[in-house]
Amino acid sequence: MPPSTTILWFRSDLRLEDNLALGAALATRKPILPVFIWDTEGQDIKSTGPHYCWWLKESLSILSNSLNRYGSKLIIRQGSPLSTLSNIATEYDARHLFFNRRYEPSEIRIQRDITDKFNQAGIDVKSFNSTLLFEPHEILKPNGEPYERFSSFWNQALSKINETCHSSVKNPSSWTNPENWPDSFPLSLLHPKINVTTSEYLGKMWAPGETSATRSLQSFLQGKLQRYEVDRDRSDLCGTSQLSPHLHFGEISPRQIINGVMSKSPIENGQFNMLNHKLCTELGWREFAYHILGNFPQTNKSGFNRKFDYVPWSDNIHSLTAWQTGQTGFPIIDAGMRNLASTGWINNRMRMILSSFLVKNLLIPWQNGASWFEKTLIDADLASNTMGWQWISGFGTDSVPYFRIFNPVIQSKKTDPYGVYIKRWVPEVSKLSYTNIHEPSMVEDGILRKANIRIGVDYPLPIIDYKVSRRRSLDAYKHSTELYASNNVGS
DNA sequence: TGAAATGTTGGGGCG
DNA sequence: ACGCCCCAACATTTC
Repeated sequence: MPPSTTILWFRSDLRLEDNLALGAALATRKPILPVFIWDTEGQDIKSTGPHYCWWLKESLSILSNSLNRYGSKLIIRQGSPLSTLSNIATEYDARHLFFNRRYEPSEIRIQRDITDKFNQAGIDVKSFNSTLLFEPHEILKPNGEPYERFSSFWNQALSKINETCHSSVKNPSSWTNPENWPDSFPLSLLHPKINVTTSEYLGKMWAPGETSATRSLQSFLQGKLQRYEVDRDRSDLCGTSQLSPHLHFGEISPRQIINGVMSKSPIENGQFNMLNHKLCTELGWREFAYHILGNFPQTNKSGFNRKFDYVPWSDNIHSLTAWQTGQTGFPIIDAGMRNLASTGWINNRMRMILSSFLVKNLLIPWQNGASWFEKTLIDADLASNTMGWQWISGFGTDSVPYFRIFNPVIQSKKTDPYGVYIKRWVPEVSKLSYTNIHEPSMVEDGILRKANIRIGVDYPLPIIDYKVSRRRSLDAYKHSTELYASNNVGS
């Protein structure tokens, strides 16, 4: 009779270090079956794009290699998690199922179903938090309600951060393996979506995997961390950590990042306390996004703030297409959209500029932009992506006022003062000087001729008049506020 | 984690 | 010398 086993279900936690579910699985001293399931019915698969799939495949193969070093294996399956795990549990006499929790509404349902079914079958199910500093229900106002403002949320969270950040589980030392292994899908035979050939940029730009994530963190801490606060808004300098894809796949935990930042000298970094460093604040926004999604799951679709439900949105499909393909005639917008399409990643500043342009200037609903980002971003967390779009469009809990509209030309000059970033992604205008490159349509004919650019032929005319679109947006939003107010009198 | 419009101030040119 | 106008430069308000 073969010994009973412990199933370790890997999800968006593709790492061995600081992985609480793994630690607990090892502690059972039973043979461990590490499983990853390509959920063919899940939200994750439906809404994600080729960049995401490329990274996932790389990361799975790296995780698989790491497990091999312990004589273990990553069992890869596709199908529904419930039936897949049930089958393995029955066949291999599993007594425990351990995993790290996820917080998307669809994943919560899946977790609940699995836990119920397994408990009924007398199998011990334990889940852990290895993805967040604080789970959505952990940070609440004194009256027990969730926070709706970032600053008060994060202040409260920071006061408890020592409790959550002290424990970092080290790499496993001993490992028990089964005598026989369940079948595993070779990655190359998995769902076709994961095996499509994608952009040439991905392999050059990214190195997925836990080791690479840790290395990226270390080199960021030694280099760009100090200038992060100023350089993170510069698209030409790559001043950000670029850790978001690693975080998204759980190759590194926020705990590890916070601990890394805390290990640096506050004085050298111009801080009194490294927790005030902007990088920590950005992790705070990630936490806040999960806090809001967890406590108000419906905001994923409809927005928290309903004041702008009456905005008369544009249904101009051409402007949406122009935005998606980087053909708007605004170089910084086109550069960002093309960069996103090619590499699956752009910095936060570019995300704000691009989304403000879509929602405020093109007057297209934020959901359209959010689903495009979800498909193209390599790092798209449902929570953070939704929060970003709601923040910029005014639908969020703690978002910008409706009249705050980014001017793409001014933003362009700030984020890319020398036009380096634009030249890289919009070669059509690369012969323009850094003073002219931000707004080609305003450049004198003679200069355009010398630079070999026929506006409207070689590079598109701006698809909207910025000033007009700004006015239109202000009127539309204001109109909606008034309608909302009059519809809600006395209710 | 805006930008534009409007208001105020102060220095210099000029009659 | 003086007041007036012009207009940067900066500050405040408004969207």
